Amino acid sequence: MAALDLFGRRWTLRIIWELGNEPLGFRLLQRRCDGMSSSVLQQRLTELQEARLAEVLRDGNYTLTPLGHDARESLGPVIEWSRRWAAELADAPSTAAEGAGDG
Amino acid sequence: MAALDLFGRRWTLRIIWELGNEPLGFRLLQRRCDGMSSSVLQQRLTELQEARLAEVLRDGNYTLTPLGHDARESLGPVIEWSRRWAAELADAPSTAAEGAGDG
DNA sequence: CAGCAGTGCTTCGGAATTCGAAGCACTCAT
DNA sequence: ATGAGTGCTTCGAATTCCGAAGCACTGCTG
Repeated sequence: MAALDLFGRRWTLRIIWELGNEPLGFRLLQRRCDGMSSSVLQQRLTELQEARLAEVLRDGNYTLTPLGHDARESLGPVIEWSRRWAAELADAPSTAAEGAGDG
Repeated sequence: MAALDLFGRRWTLRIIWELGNEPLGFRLLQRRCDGMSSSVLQQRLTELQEARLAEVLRDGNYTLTPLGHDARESLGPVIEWSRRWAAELADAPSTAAEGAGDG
């Protein structure tokens, strides 16, 4: 449950996802995350490091630890699901409440 | 990315997980989620229904839609990962212990 | 050395979200 | 009528998030 709590913080999932693609510097990572607040990014980065999911490279860039990459991969199915979800919403914008499609 | 944003709200992941186990009533679901705030639970339940992930049964209980169950299943790997993560943290509690020689 | 730009990180006031307790209308069993 | 439980709502306060500004440091240019 602690994991759901950790991931249930704004931007955490997104940061892990972005960092999983490639090591990123602070400011660049910030841009990748829709220009999220730097104060919160710093906060998340610290939490991620304490959780052993992220670490700082010699060159200063942020990256995922092996455990972090593991977490990122576990997010794969969630991303795949999100595509089906987006398709569902596009297919049935907001008319599910009325009438039974079956009959 | 919208999915990561939706899930990046406090309790959302937890609610989906708990609801995936079995249909639950409002108050019972609240207890399952560590007694989270009722106002926020109501908020999340509404969001989840709008996102077509949850719905209300004839008997009044809340449950996951097929799409919701799909999402719940996509969370499986994340849950499995969290176990490895917990094991890692238990194996290497903190960096502080390494340098702390005195005491 | 001086100027410009970019980086990681911090501070701070205001806005948004979450919390937590209380309460309302309703149902079921006594 | 009474006691207990349910879904849901309201509201003040605590916490988190936002967003802009700034600091110390580095690389490039002249």
